[in-house]
Amino acid sequence: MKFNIKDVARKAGVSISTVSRVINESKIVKPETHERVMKAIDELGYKPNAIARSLKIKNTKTIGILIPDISNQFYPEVVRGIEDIANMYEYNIFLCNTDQDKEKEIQYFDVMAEKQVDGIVFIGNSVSSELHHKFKVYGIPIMLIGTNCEDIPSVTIDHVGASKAMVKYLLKKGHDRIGLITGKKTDPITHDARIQGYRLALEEKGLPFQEELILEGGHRFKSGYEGGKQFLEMENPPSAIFVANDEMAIGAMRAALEQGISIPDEMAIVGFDNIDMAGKVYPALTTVAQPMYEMGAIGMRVLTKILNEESLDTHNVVLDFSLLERESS
Amino acid sequence: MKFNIKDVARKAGVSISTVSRVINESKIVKPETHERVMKAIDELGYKPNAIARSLKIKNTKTIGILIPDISNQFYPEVVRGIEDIANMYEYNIFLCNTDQDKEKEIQYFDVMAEKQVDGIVFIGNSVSSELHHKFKVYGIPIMLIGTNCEDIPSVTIDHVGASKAMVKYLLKKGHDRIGLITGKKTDPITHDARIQGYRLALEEKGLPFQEELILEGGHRFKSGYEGGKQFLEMENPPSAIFVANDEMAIGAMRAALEQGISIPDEMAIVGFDNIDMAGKVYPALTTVAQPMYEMGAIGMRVLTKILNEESLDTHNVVLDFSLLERESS
DNA sequence: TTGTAGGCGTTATCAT
DNA sequence: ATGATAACGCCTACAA
Repeated sequence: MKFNIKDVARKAGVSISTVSRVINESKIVKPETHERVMKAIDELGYKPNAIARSLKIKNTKTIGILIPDISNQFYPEVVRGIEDIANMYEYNIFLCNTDQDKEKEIQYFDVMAEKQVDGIVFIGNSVSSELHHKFKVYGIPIMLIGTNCEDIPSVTIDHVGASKAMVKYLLKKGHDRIGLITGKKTDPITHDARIQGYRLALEEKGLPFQEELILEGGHRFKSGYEGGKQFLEMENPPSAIFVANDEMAIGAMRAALEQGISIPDEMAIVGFDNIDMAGKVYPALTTVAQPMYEMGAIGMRVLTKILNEESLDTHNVVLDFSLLERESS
Repeated sequence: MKFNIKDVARKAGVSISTVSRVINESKIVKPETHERVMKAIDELGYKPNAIARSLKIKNTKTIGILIPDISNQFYPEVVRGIEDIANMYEYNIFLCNTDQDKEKEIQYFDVMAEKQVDGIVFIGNSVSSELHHKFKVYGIPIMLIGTNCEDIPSVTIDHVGASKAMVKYLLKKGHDRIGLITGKKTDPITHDARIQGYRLALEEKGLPFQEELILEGGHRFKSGYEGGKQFLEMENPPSAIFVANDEMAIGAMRAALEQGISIPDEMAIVGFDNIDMAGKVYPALTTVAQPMYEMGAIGMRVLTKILNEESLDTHNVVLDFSLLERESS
């Protein structure tokens, strides 16, 4: 049922080298021999064994993606971007869900290395020092998406700037008491960067930074819902809430809606990311759009350049974010 | 920088077979030799080459997933299910987005075959005859998720039954004029099966089937929105709309909400699938839950059994759906 | 318990 | 233009 190059050679009455040549489209094979070989290939239904090939030529046309959780709304879009470009360059992708767990990250990295992937795309909010060490010690090209880390190539957006822009927008809308629901405090992006941007915008306007207006959330709907409720229960609630990601923002929206509070008239709520859902809820969510598909696509594109040893303009590309004003503010 | 088994052998002063034995945990190696070898492995930072290994032992501990589109809300959850189980059995997964395009399906299938995957999980609403032919001709184990096709192992739900159950539920709620927005008419699941279930429920109650209450949608938000609008504009609109999937249902909800129609009081809207978003929109969507994670997980589990040549109870497992009554009905 | 050697299916170098 | 043949890095009889 399964044939190899030898079988084809025998059937076509040529040597395996010749078969190899026609498979790899070397020009130096006589048209009629070429035809004979092709015929044998068809008749046998022969498919070259990519594993054997990889062993010999030392690349696998395969890249590994380390991602926190594909079932988290944010990531499928970037994976799609990666896959589209990868496919264009004839790479296949190994998908690995790390759950942001250091152990799993390391473990998957090792497996990917053993499976001889040509490159790795790492997505996550920070790279642990142990992982960073592995990155350096193995020669395998890495691309970071969503974070940066010293000298490793990356594609990101300016998170502090984006956060600041959103708060400035809210300020301009006349809100001067703005609540902020952050991500977990261990997260440099959805916690640190959001707060920093928030603080910067306030400072620029000469407004005080008030601890009571900052709530730590998780990253999921439920914690947004709870954060929203908590704000609503304050004696002097903010007139606008900036939530560190869309999923939580939608949770916060529900908290308001359930209490019959109208959005945006009585309370403005804005998010971050622009996940697919953000534009589909009612009222549609005002948010900062991260170009997720592009981050994946461009990240992969840069990686192919590295793999081909083409020269790069920058190793760290920073993409533009955009502020999407919709109905919730 | 990169060492092989030979380097380790030399460093440890043993033969490569011995090194191989310690890597593969054969019991028959003397503890002190074992230790010497381990030390050499550590010092060199040696990692076995899985490609070479695969070539020899003829399996790759790798499976391919052919899926329509990872950025479509329905799929990430099932992929996660697959990956979790795959990981448990030490398989890695190749992710391939087919966009339900026959060409791409074939093309990816070929690549997966060449890369010697141990098995394939196919997700999609139908398998083309050409693909089916390939499935049969190559010896590689296939698992279908979401459809079935003759003798190929599969995991599905009873779509007709589920559709019927939903319509019966609506009927019992007192709706006797129920609109239906289907998927594309080429789709056996979101079109044919939904209609059939709908028809069955009506028949059971002795109600007439009215063409004007059936609208063909795409699968996306926008077509749900348009379908919803179309129903709303009828002189005698239905009092409930059953939409073939959640994303479209949420679109239909928006159409109603925009016109100030209250859900469910003036119009009930229900969906199908129970994507993540369904429970988070406001009002939360009543829907038929497909156990997406389980479909992936169980599908992968069955596949591992096939790969291990364990005996199977059934090749075609049918999972239970459940009717989730929330706020939109 | 350990070592030798052949082979997995290719590609690539060297002859012819 | 084509054919032998030696790798690629590993596993596994079989031998010692």
